[in-house]
Amino acid sequence: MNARQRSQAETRRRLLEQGLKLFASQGVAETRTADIAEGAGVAVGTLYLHFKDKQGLLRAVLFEGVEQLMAELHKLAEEPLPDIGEYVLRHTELMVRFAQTHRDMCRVLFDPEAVRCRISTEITDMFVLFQERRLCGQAEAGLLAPGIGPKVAAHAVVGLLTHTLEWWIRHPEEVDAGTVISTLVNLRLSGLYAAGGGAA
Amino acid sequence: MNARQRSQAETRRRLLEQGLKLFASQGVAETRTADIAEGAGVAVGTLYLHFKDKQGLLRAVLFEGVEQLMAELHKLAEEPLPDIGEYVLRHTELMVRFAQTHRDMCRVLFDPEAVRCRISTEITDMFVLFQERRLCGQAEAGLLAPGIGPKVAAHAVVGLLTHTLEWWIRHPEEVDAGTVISTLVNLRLSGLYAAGGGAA
Amino acid sequence: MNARQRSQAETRRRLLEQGLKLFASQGVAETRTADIAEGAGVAVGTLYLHFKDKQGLLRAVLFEGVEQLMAELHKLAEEPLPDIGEYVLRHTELMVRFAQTHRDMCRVLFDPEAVRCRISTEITDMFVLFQERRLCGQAEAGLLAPGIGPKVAAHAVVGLLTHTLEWWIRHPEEVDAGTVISTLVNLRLSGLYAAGGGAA
Amino acid sequence: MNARQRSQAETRRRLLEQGLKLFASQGVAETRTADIAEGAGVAVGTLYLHFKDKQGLLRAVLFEGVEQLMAELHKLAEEPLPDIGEYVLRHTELMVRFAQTHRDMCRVLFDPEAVRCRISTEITDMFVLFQERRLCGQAEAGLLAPGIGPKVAAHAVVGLLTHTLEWWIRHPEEVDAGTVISTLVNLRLSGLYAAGGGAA
DNA sequence: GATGAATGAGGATTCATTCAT
DNA sequence: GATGAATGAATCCTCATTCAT
Repeated sequence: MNARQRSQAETRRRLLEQGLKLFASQGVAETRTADIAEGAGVAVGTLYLHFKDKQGLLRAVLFEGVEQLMAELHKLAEEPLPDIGEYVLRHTELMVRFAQTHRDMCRVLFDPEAVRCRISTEITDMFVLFQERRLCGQAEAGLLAPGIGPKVAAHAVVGLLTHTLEWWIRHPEEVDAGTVISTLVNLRLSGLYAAGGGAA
Repeated sequence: MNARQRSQAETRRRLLEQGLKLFASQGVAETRTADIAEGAGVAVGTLYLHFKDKQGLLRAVLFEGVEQLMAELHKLAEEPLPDIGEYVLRHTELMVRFAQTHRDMCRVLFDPEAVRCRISTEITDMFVLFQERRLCGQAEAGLLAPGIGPKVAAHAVVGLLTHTLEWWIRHPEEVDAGTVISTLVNLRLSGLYAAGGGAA
Repeated sequence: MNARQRSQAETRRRLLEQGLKLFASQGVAETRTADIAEGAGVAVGTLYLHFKDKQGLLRAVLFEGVEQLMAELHKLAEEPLPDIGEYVLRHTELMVRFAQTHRDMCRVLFDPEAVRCRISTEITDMFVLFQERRLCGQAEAGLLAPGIGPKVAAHAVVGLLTHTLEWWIRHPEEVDAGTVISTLVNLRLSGLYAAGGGAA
Repeated sequence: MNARQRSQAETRRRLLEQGLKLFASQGVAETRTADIAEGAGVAVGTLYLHFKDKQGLLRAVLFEGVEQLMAELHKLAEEPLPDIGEYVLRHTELMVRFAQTHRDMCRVLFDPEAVRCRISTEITDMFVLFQERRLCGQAEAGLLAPGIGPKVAAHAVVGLLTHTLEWWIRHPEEVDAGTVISTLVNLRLSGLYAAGGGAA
């Protein structure tokens, strides 16, 4: 029993692993379920024993991958921090480091197929919801600048992070992680411009 | 001759119009070329006299639609403005108003199929390039805050705009245009937080 | 135009012809759409231009084949005949001759696949309805024997005809057409037994 | 040992029971072997310890069900009866009552899948053979009406019974058992029409 | 005996594009 | 110029059956 279960879990793991690898390297639509199964050393049918269908595998690859990131985000949110600046820094670092160490995952997350079947959206919506909650809290505490709507801001923050990271993982040679982080942190904290906001 | 040319231009216009309408309402992948042709009152073959292929039609729909926006952006860029704040405000307004009045176009721009065949990317890259040029100029003029990399910032700005607008055109009831604009402008100019950047 | 339409009709005819031939010889489920198309000298896609799907072709093969029989049945029904015996004779002959000259059609009609997708039932139901109408008329005219329910009788008559013919077209050597006809006619008119009904 | 055998027989019984239930309610082709096993409270593999394959289970369900009917038919055949009419009445009643009390069994008997793998045919052929023997005997005794071929008649009788019952078990509300019986009996004994056979 | 994870062949269908009329 | 019938490659998924445990 236990041996059987262990072997089953191992099979599942290998399918997820191959799925991630092939989805990232060839694109989701271009990856055949048969190739994933072959790469995992099992028959096609086995894939369908572990996942409802190709999309089910894609979901599992992404959700189980992002799970860890979400856990860290929640941990960070509960940590007592001296100020907002510190939090924004840590949050941005977390996202950038994750993208850096999970490049395949990010490629798959932004794959047109993941977009098409709304999985990308579901995941970015998780980030948005997360931001929105925090920003609403800050709004109530009077910490947000006047003119900032928390809902819009949540989308804007997620957009600036994801769009930048999507570009950066495809062109990592263009700029180093430090610049990415400092630019995003500064933008979030004090905008792009010198002299405290919208200089002449 | 002239009449023939006029009728031809009219046919092309009807194909673009139907393409936009159907692409936006059903999605690009779900729209059959035959349906577009039928909606435009011509045979399928005729569509291929005006456009290389389905993707060609999609490109035309998007590029010709965005052309006007790009023209306005360039005009704005050349206008003498009192300060950066004024520019950012006008720029953001331009984008938001465009999304508001061209909802179908935006839907198509963010359609998975447009993503898949890199047309979305091409267009957002135009926005990025545009931002990048301006930000590099500002960087040289010492106007950017320390820690801001112009390249990264360009992507971040485009990401925050597009991601927010993509959400907003699908959920226009959630927040009004004024809030969208003021949030995005403030974020770009001075970040999200009160008290001049990254308060306690 | 006209030539185009003629060629299209010809294509459709060849598909129906091949469909009937292959369905009858190999069975419906065992026949590949690709084989039908090939046999008709066209590409697979062309089959789907003329018929919704494989089942659509099967329906067309059967319904268009049975159409002629139904027409003859209706003609017979409107003909003035001296007595019921004459009608039953002519009706039975019609069915038996049809089975004899359209053996392929009958094979397909009783194919498990035609059963599965209810096409067989639809067609036998046409026969049943036809019988039912006639028998109800005869019932009102007091022509039916006491104890005969027209609805039940309609099903019984169709059952005895179809089941017998289904067997006979598969084993034509077992008995000649004359015996089939005389047996079925006598059964319908006066039952199986000598001496006017249920002798000792 | 005895206990083990009993438990094994019990398992087999539960598999047959579930098979009948699911085959009848969802159709044979739509029923998964895994569901039957689950319903019987055993693993899939166990099903294959009791039956060669799915078709083997289907055969067992049908043959074991029809066994009792066949036994009763044989008993009836050996009973001394005053006349043919009495026999036809008793025979028809037997069939109708069986259909009435074994509706599930009949549904499965006429299931396309049972048709496809010739099990239906095998069983109706048993009925036909049974009829044929009796009718041949009656033919030799000069009891059949002139023009009646015993072989054809056997098929006709089975056809009229099965087709009528197949319809009736699906539409039991349309007509009561008495009408079904009297119609079938009268048809077999003296045809459908009043005035002793083929009136004007 | 019982289990249940693994197997893997097999085929209908779509739809952008073409080119003879 | 316009037409629209014909093309045909390409792939996901099912599920009865097995056999190592």
